[in-house]
Amino acid sequence: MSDVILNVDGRPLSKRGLDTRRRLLDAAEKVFGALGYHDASVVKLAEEAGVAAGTYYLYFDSKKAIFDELVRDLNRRVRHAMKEGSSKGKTRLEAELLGFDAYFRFTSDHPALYRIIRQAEFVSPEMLHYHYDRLSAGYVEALKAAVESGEIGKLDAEVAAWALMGLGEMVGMRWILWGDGAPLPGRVWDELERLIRCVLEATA
Amino acid sequence: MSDVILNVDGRPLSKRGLDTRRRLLDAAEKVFGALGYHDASVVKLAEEAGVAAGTYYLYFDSKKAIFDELVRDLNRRVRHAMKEGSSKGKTRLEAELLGFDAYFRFTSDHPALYRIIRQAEFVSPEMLHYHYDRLSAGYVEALKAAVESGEIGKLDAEVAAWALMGLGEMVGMRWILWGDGAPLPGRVWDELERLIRCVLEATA
DNA sequence: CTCACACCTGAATCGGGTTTCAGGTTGAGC
DNA sequence: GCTCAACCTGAAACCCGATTCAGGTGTGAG
Repeated sequence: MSDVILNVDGRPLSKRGLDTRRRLLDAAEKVFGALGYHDASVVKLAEEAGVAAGTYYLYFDSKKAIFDELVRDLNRRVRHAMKEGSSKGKTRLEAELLGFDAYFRFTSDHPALYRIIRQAEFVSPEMLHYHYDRLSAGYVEALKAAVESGEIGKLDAEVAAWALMGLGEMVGMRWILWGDGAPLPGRVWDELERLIRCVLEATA
Repeated sequence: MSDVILNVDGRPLSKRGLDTRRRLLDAAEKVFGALGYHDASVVKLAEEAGVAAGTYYLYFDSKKAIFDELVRDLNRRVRHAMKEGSSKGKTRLEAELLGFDAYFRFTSDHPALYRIIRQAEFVSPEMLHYHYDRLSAGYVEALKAAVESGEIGKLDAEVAAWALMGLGEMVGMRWILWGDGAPLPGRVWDELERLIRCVLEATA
């Protein structure tokens, strides 16, 4: 989990180096999110992080490298936020709703996540896969456990997980990303609750 | 619907011109789908269409112009395929399932649609919006009609439409796009059917 | 205080892409 | 079989960005 972080030559980073690396990652979230991968030059990333272009290559050995690292970073953080949120639920349904809530909150704070994942299609297909696989894995596990404990009806956990993921992504895009910065409108949340409830109330 | 198609100078195209334009659009689907917008140079598009680079600019006034036109083209075709499919259903549920089936079939035949829409995020945000808005509009209309006629329970048609769209998109990506070319596995289709059924069986 | 190592600089190299343009080709109608 | 509008050609002008490198700067351990 907390491996030592190395620079491109394989040397461990000092506190100063770690700080610069972090600034580059934050700059990448901001610049990739605003301009997209292709219009975001390494010079712009470096500028945003307050360093010269050459410095960038002390930390990442290509433009793509920071993109990949950024996906890993955001993926870790969104999963953490969702787990944190859903863990407070007493029932599976409650947990699911809290997970969605955390997801929307994260989306609102980090709209770049969407935009970056979209671009991964061509910039870094393996990271696109990585992102969705890791996100769905948590879902599948939780759903399977709930099915086995008998808390919810029999369902295909894998399919249901991907379906819920798609549902959340689309609703998040429509009402958070394309919204005016306000939280999810009440009527949207109500319908969402109904949908999630009926997905979990399998009986067949 | 069937407006006369003009070249960049505003002159109507002859049969020969229309053919070249169509070849360029088909080339764009193939090349943008395979390489992505940024790695697909105008020269490569032209080559694939069997014309010289200069010819391209007789039909589209920039690289982005053909991208936008391609989104419109694919959007029109996928909606047509879905409408065609769902129109054969006797009930709303049947229609919905047939619509999904048509959508998956289209995705299988035109995987480029996904990849192109993904890139639209930065290449052409307005076309991203256009695509999802048009796709959801058909859904909303059909759902509203079914609610009003009392065929299905009360639900928020707009939210349900976007949710279903997200669901289909994610399942399509996971099992069609990332699949081995086979149609949707039976167990996936079964769970999908259950999900769609319960979304439509609103009672609250 | 000073040495050594980690860190930083930014101009130059190198490759590649969009778009233009001056001129050649095709074919439908007469 | 001629004519002219519609089409097509492809090399070159022009612009931009990833990556490198030769040489400076900050700082903490002794």
